[in-house]
Amino acid sequence: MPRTTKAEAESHRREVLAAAAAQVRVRGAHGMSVPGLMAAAGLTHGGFYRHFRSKEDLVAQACAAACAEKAREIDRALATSPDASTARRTFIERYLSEAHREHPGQGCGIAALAGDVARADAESPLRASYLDGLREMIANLDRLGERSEADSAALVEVAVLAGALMLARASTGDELSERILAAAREFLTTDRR
Amino acid sequence: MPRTTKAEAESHRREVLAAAAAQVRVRGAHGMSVPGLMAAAGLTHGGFYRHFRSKEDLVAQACAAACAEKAREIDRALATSPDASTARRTFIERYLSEAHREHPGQGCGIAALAGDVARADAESPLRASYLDGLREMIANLDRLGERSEADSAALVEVAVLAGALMLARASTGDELSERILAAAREFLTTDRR
DNA sequence: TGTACATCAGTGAACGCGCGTTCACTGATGTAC
DNA sequence: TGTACATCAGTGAACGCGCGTTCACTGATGTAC
Repeated sequence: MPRTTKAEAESHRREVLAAAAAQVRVRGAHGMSVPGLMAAAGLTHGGFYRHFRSKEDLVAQACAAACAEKAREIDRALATSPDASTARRTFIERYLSEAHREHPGQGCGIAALAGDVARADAESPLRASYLDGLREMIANLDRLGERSEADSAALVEVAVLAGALMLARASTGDELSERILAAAREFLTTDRR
Repeated sequence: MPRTTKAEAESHRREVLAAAAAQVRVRGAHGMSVPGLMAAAGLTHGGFYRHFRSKEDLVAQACAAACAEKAREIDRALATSPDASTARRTFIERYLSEAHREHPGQGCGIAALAGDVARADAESPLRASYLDGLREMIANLDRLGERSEADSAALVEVAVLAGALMLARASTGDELSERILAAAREFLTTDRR
């Protein structure tokens, strides 16, 4: 049944993008495939290029979508907590949880894609998307910590958060994985001032 | 010229492994290719399976080789420094340098391969190699910090080191990259006790 | 030490596979009148 | 509102490509006598 409604086509585009946002975090930029993503939306691969310029283009959009999801979560945490300090603790405990480690597809794009982005071309649209996402995450950590942007504490925090999560994922199945998460949680939630 | 000397064959094996240890860090486990690595040693691809059981096997060995390289560097730093504290500072400053960021092929395997390992099968030999390397790195950080293994400080340190390096690599070309490295350096080299 | 022969490191063609991308085609949608 | 027609979302075959792996083959090396 060719030529669907404009609204249906737009919905298909969103489905493919959502599938890509999950898959790119689980399998990586090279691990997700155009035929696979189209199939996930119930379509055949040929129509892909009506929606995206190229796979590279989709990967960049998927990275942006993944980061945007996370930012919305922080907004929600801030809105539902009595104060920023509580929101911060909740965020950190969720970020460094075994659940987050086990489910990269719904998790932090910064941690999931760091390796792929490090190997991407300097001009890759993925790099630009990722950089935006990283900046947003740092800005959100400053909000949670009630700090100004000039403070470099958020830079260390993001390194601990993403670093501990990535290392915990790489060592899943060994007790070391849980020890890394616990050590990072304790470090970040213990007031050192 | 088929059937070379046993010594030549062994030297070829080492060349391929060395090329793989560099390439796996630069391009990742999927980015490096059997024909490419054999060509790097001046050979054709067909002979690969006289030296390695499979590509997966080579990747695991390459990871182990990359981690062993790094461990030797720490031993050297400890041997040439007047005390552990100086060695620690030297190690951290090198680890979080722009030079290390620019040259993953000679750099830390833990940081370079975290993303690949996180996506590797639970039974993958790469995971086992990586876990050994990670444990060794943590043990070395304990030596540099003159701490016992029961201390969890090294777990936070390794997260900061690898996390900051990975994020700096993913943001290369932007000033944020240098700010992340600088913030992590300052954090790790400022005594907080 | 010399000879006969088995071993095996390295060659290069071939395999099946999945990939990203292109393209002629279909036919309902959307639009101009 | 009704009709004629252009648009274009989606199809599925096809493309060229590089991959990991296999295999029959070559001929110098290594070894048994």
